[in-house]
Amino acid sequence: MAYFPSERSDWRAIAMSMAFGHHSGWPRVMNASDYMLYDEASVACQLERPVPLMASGSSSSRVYGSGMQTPKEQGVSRVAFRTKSEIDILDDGFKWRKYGKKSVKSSPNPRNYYRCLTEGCAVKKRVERDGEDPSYVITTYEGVHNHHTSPAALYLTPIENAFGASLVAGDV
DNA sequence: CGAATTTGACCGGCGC
DNA sequence: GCGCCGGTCAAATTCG
Repeated sequence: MAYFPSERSDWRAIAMSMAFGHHSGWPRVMNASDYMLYDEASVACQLERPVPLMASGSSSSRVYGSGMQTPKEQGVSRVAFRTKSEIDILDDGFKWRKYGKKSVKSSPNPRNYYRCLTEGCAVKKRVERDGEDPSYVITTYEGVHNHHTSPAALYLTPIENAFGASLVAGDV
């Protein structure tokens, strides 16, 4: 499995699959490695249970958990991953509104809460910096967007659309 | 001047 | 039943 050095696109590839669940794809640069990451992250979503690290060691970003944990969370997929990044607000193509900030016991750093701005879309995400390694940002997506479109989805290339379609069809 | 963020209050679940 | 803990609300404030 190949991984690529661009932490930025790494983030985006995963964020997109997390955010969309089965829909669409990232509109800008996607190289071969992006596809791999996208694919694995999508699989992680579909498994709906904790998954092993998508990469050992060499990736700057890794999925370290996903799932429907408790009965009351059934139907809500949740995925967390870490990305090495100096900036906290990574642009994954959606519009988010911040609605809360909280310090949590497990980390010295505050956790930020965001909700998707698209009407009727209940997707939420949390962003916090890794307490053990502040050069990493931990993002958790909860839920799947009920809309295919992000502002950026207009710029999908045909091959990316095709890839998105296969995800919709569920045969990743 | 409308929209987004900030920030403490509020609240519900869970463990003791 | 109480208090801690994490998540959300909403008024005030800042931003564009």
